[in-house]
Amino acid sequence: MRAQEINTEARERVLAVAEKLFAQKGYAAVTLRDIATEVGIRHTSLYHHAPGGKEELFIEVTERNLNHHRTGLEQVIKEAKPNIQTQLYAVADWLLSHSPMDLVRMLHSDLPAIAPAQAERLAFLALESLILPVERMLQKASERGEIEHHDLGLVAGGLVGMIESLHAVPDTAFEEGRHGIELRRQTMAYELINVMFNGLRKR
Amino acid sequence: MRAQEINTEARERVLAVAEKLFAQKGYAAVTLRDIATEVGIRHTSLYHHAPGGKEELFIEVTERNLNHHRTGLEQVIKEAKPNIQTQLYAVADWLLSHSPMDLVRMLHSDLPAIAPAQAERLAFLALESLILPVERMLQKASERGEIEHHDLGLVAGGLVGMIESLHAVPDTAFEEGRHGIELRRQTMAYELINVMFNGLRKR
DNA sequence: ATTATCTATAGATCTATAGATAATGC
DNA sequence: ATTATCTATAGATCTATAGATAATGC
Repeated sequence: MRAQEINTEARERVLAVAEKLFAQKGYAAVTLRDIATEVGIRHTSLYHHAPGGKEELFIEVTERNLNHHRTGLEQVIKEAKPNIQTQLYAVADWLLSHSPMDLVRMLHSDLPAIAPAQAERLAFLALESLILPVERMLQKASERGEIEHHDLGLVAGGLVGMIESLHAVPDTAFEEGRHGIELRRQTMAYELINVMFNGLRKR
Repeated sequence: MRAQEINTEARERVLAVAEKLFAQKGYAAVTLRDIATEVGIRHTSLYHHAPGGKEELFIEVTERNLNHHRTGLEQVIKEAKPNIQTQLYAVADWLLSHSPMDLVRMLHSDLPAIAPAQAERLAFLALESLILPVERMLQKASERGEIEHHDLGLVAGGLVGMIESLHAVPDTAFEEGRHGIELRRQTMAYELINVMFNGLRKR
């Protein structure tokens, strides 16, 4: 078995840190030293776990991260009441409890820096993992007669983009510490979902 | 007069390229060489126009970019019919005709890499330039009785985030070339604004 | 004299490789 | 023997400085 295919605890620690840092800061802003320092090892030791170096490490953990989001979103949607508003709340909870998935940065900055074939694959996986689960959820809600007819892929993308943008809300806006921030973002997400659901227009 | 305070054509070309690249890719992903190559000079010549180096250059052009968005948004809002939907279309047109303003990337990746005092200033300027103009527009629409009462700062942030996320729509989704892409994004933005305005809910 | 470029160069940082060391498991 | 780390080191790239060169304007 080659090193690439092994999955040990030590390797898992490396991948977890790399996944978090690349998601938070992007490909160019994270150095192998950053990752190694947070893991608590020398940066040269990373090559034992990821012989392909930085690019391969980025691809592996980004793929992992996207798949994690896909299964996670599908799970929380399935477990929520079959009611579109409740399900949207569940999606918001999931997205806000993880590092922001910045699709704009990924497409304009991260992916152009790696091999084109891999970039294309990750771009496709990103849509499939973040947008499609929400789109299918909306599709079923539409079949249940809960929502109007629209381009649901577009609406799903807009909802996800809107919720993810809450990660940009500065921490200084609240004084309750980390837990309080997440709660506040959740409240904001719920309100935005309500506006999206009921409409901004006065009737 | 110091070099920093001069504003010549040659300097303007440097700033314009730096502004575009930093906005597109972020602080870490753009090297001084990238900027110089696109301008058509050697990278060492950049220090003539920006003696403070990369960090100062980033701060100057990001500030410029944000101010440009503030005045631009205020302008297109003012020139649009005093009708919230028309004004939102104008905001979408403006945002989609410029490089994406990725607030999540800016706050999580770009700003932590520069001096804290400057980072704080740019974070504040970003909200003031991208969100506040839209919030004030919504406020007036609320006074005209066009929209329901909500946290309008939140709604403004949600709308801007939703529209900006359209920059992540992959070019391969359309076959009409660059012009067609922008048209298509505009159509998508208008539809999302309509959904936001009328509500997703079936009545 | 001012402005805008260049070449030459220094020093720091980054990715990557080779090979040694130590601990664990058969 | 396998796994996980380390040290030493190479080479590339990046930011930055010093000083030369050339063109323009007074």
